[in-house]
Amino acid sequence: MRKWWVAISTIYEVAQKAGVSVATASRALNDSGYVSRESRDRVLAAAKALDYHINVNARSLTSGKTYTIALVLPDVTNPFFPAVARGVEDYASDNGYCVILCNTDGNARKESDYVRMLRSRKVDGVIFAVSVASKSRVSALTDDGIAVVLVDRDLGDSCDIVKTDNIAGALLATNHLIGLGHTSIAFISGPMSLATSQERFRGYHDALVSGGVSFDERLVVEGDFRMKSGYEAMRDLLRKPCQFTAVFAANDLMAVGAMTALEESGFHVPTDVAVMGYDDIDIASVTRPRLSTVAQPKYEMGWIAAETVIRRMCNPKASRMEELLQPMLVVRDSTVERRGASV
Amino acid sequence: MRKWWVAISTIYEVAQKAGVSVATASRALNDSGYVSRESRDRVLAAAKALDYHINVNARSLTSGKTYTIALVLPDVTNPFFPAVARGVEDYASDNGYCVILCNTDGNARKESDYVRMLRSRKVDGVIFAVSVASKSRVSALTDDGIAVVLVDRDLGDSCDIVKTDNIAGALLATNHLIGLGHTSIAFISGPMSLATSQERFRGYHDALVSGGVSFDERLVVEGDFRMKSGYEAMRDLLRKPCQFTAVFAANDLMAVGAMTALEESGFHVPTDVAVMGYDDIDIASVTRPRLSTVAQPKYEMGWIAAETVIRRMCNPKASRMEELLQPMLVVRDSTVERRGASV
DNA sequence: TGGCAATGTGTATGCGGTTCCACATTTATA
DNA sequence: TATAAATGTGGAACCGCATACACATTGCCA
Repeated sequence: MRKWWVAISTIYEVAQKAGVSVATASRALNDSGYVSRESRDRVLAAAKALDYHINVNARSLTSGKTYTIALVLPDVTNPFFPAVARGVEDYASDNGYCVILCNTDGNARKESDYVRMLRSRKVDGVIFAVSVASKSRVSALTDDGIAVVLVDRDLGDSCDIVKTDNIAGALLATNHLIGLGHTSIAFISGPMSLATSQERFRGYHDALVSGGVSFDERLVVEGDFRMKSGYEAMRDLLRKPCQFTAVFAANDLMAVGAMTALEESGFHVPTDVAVMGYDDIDIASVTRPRLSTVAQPKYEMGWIAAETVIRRMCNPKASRMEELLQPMLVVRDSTVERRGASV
Repeated sequence: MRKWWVAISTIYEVAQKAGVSVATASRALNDSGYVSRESRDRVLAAAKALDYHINVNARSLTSGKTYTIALVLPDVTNPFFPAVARGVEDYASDNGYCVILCNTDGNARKESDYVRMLRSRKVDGVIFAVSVASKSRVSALTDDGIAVVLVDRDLGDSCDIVKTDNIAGALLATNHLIGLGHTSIAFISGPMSLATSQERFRGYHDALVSGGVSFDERLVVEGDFRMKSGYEAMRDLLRKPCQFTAVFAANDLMAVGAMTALEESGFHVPTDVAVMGYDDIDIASVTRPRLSTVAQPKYEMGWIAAETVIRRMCNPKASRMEELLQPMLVVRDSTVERRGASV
């Protein structure tokens, strides 16, 4: 039902004003099929005069395309995601798509609700930063012919994915620490249920053994990627009898939390203990000391994810695409050569 | 054109499987009008069996509602916005709406492009963090019967708005500094073309005069709300012959930039010069010293903006709504009592 | 000059729903 | 028991657009 208090014009009115049929108007507007120069001009003029804007919902009905993609992530408020979102949005809007934002809080229930909603909205694709293992939700989408690409968080080989090489990143970080002379390196991991976390741990572990540094299980504690958990993880570490001169946190937020805990306990970063983060979020460059970290190309991840999902729509039968981006070591002030005794 | 390789069921198929007409199926599915208990059950069962999901685009065609709102802002990557985006999304999704994200970069051209796009998509409402004076764009939307509410950035009395009291906030900040004994307080403003910036300047200015502190024009320099501009503004300030013991930056990003410049020039924050920010973004609590600032209720702004825009849709003729939230002083480590001589 | 391809245009149909309305049944009321 | 009201149901129109198809008209070539 049209809103009676406003006058939005339809293609019928445009056609009428231009003195042609809707078919011709449609062709002129879409620049498709045969239209005489004269007709086209008159339709375009009429459209402009009436301030005509197509109703894309109506178009979607016939075309089957909505030119909409969804970005489903745990929380935009997590400083890792805005850049990803921006990358997605930039590529999408450049290509005529718009993006729907969905925050799941890593909550399976919310994820399911969004999946249902996105199916009803007939979005063309979804970029999914899954937080819980949710193959069934992904396949609900793909079964409807919706293109899905995962960002950052892997989920087996079920669908396209763009991520950075977490193992390589953790290797980079750990080797940096080893290169600095550290031989007791603690690790604050993310939730071990996430492939991302497992891979970073793997990189940490492998760097240790290949660097001839012994791995001490007591030196790894699990966090949840939030600042507070980094803080608490460090308090745990400090309470243990074992010693370390460096700590590698699986993300920057936890690294900052760890730095705070260290400071509160009277330790000096980086001389007493070096700390290394992961992600290179904005915060990393303004802490004191400035945080050494490994940068993920966040914007590019989003951008490429959007590119991938759009490519997938055009070619549903293509083989699985996997884009593995390379992380980059960013050395700042929170990591220096080992000096003092272990703490 | 249906995608031939997938089987998405329609209400016709549901009706057929349930052995009723589409009209009845529709009523059963929407719980509207008269439907016998038996029919309803059979329709619901058929829907479930077929994994039926309504096509909301088709529904929009008749109902004229898309249950979609757009959030148009300069850049999600600006740490101020993710929280408001989250607020918007939370309220919206709780009420059955989904939100489209648009980044304009404060670029009039992009704004116009998005406005056109949103008109074509027939969104029900848009939440607009305008960056350039763009009354014409706003009225293009409202003329189409689209509800518009401004967040943060004002634009005269053209439409609904939710913002925080910038004058009050700047008063809070400046009075805090004055209360600490500072009598030469520099000000790094935002772009003076924005009402937001003007208001914060106004609060700064008014606090000065009412606090019996003389206002020195040379002590205010204009930035662009980015960190780098805060850095450069401070360099400017340092180069001038005038002296100051405190600086109030119109947002946290610029405050951090200013702190960096100060530090580089050998000044100690807060003892040599106190620095005060605005916004209370995440970064503010992890700088060293931790930044004193005035907090805006960002999440609430988004949440209330969504509430307001939805209310407006239901009641297009209601009188203008203006929601003025109160900012809050957050004192951390970057501001202390004046001690040394002016710099 | 005939015939065929290239152009241009309009009618009608369908996309997937909702809803008005006409038509049955029941049920309640006088 | 006659009648009115409540309850169920389906046919068909319509939302705004795209497009298949039929039907002109024109241009070109043999």
